[in-house]
Amino acid sequence: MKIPDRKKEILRAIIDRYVGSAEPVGSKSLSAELQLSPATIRGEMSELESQGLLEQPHTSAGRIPTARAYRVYVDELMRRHELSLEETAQLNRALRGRIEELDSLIAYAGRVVSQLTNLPAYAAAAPRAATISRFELISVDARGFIAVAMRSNDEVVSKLVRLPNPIPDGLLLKASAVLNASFTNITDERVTELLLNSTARAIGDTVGLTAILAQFVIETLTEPPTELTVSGSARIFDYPEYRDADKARRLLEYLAGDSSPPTLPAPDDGADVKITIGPENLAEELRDSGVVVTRCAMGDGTDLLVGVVGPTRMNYAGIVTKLKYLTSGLATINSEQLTINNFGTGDDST
Amino acid sequence: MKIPDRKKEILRAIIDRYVGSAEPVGSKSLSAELQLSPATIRGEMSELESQGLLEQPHTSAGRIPTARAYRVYVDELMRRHELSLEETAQLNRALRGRIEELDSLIAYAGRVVSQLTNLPAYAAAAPRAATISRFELISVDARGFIAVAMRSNDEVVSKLVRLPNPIPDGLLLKASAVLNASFTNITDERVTELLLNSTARAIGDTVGLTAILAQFVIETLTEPPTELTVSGSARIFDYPEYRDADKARRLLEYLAGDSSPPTLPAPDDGADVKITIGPENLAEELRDSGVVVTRCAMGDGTDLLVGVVGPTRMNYAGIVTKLKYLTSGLATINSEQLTINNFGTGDDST
DNA sequence: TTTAGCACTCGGCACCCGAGAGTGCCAAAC
DNA sequence: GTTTGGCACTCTCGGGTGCCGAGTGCTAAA
Repeated sequence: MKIPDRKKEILRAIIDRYVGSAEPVGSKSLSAELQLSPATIRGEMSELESQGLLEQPHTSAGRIPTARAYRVYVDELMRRHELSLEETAQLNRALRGRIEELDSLIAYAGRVVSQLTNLPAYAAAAPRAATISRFELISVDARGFIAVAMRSNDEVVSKLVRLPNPIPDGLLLKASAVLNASFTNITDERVTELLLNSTARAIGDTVGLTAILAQFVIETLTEPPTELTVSGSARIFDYPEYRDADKARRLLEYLAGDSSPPTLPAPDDGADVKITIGPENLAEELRDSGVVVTRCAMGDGTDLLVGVVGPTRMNYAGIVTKLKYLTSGLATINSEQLTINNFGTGDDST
Repeated sequence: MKIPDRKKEILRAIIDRYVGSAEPVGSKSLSAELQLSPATIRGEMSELESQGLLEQPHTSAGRIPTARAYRVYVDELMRRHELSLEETAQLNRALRGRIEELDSLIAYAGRVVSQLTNLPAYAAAAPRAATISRFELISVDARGFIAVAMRSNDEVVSKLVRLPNPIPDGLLLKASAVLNASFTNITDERVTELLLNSTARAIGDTVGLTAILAQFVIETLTEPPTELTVSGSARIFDYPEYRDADKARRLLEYLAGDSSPPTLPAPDDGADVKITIGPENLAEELRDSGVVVTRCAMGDGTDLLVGVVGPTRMNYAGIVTKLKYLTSGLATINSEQLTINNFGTGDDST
């Protein structure tokens, strides 16, 4: 669809105004800004309406943009948004805040973004494929030992194991040798029944050690379902479109994920920002909301996803800018941290 | 305050009814149930009102109970609530669900309780005082090692550490010996500057190992701030008192803890259920809500807190019964699990 | 002491009406 | 041909009015 320049200007003006006010915008209020008489603008508006880009809540109200209009806006009309000095300062302050480990970084990024955009935000670590690079079994007492595994991404996982029967002398040592020989640097698909059986034989297992170690290996290799944190969901109350308790409820329930974890959009590999508007969203509950989400590579091979959810009329330009600034800052800080002080990045104690 | 029996009956009837309907109850609607004429009931009501137990939203509306009335109700009038067959079945089903580790158990308990009571629920592990019973330092490469500590409650904490400079031969061995000698079985208050200095000397630290190990010890001893999970907060929309978007917002924001973590009531040691009603709540945000919370001893010395938040007119009797049933069930299951299969209780990998 | 009756009060709801904002269309102006 | 001013029309929103019903307080009778 080719849209003449003047129509574009008008559409952009309507969207910019509606994003701020959430109220239908009429022709008269635009005439000053666009240097056109209301009548002219009305004419263009009614054409935009027949193209499905504007709609009227009722006769004799102004026009509001449709979801399609936002799509056009995001793809073609959006002006690059400049961060104000204050906003940059706020972002820098947030970035300088201590970031200690991945878990809390996820939640932290979500909180910062939510606060910055005044919208509900979600953050998650994208799944990562790790292998185990090192095993260690530490004897604790006759029946107990600590299993420690170091992941290829430098995370450490450990677990206390107690068996019903005493562990024969030397078994732990042998098991640890076999684990390091057979189970390091492989992905989880390669941990097969066959491998497990041969391991059991190699160890000479008489106390049921193999089954437990196998579980440990598999748990360690298969990342726990990507944890998702949602921050600031109460901020939707700032937007009149969620004044209706039912609408607010539906979105909040969805984000809280009490029944089923919410499936939120994520940028395709490569794309750095993904915007889905209204009906473009897969989830029924997001069909009248907009989502902006970005992906940010962390040093250790993990990707961080951060996004916001809000009314379709949200300030896409501003949000995109803020998200980009934040993720680029995070990436920088993260790489610095990796270089200068590695202590803490492998932490898994919380 | 001594209340005659008939007044008690009337108060109870009013509360029971109001809990269900959330609408002011009038004298006429009670006359059948209480075998008294409306006029009589009116007389009693007006006395209850002057005692501060009832109030009228406006002249010519029925009466509603005050927060004080709920206090009286909970302390003296509440009848033991019987769980329906269906409810017991639901609870048993929930309890039989797999409970794998403490972290997820906390969230799980919250979800179950929220679903069962149809109210927002919160769950947390009560702080525990642990000491470290065992240290192990595992060399990884020239500059890196894994620090492993086992807590007195059988949890294992581990961390990968990388130093800027290579670690001299034998230093790890020595450090581990000193740690085991000086830092096991002591509480965090006893980790003093003095102790740290003498440790540094004992190890002969030339690569800044001591500072990092000290940090590790302190982190391990001082439990991370008790994690709090809130489930089903969107359920407050089921209650007309939170229809007002502002009220809902205030409570939701508080529970989400985006600004500051919510301080929620917890039973005193010993008491198994604590109920705080309206103004009894310390938090400003809960002043027009009620909270019922219970404490449940887990096998490993930890306590689990589970509670619900709702309108002051909530069904205290039913909720108390459900909470008690659930916690007793949890305690049982937990102890079984500890006896039969210890694998996983020491997990700290998530 | 309880009950029936009665007058009174007040919130909620339906209804109406006028003001205001915005549109669509048409004819005149550029 | 495009733009503009004018005008009639439509529709929402807010305030005002009047009725209805629920519930009370009081009083006098049982």
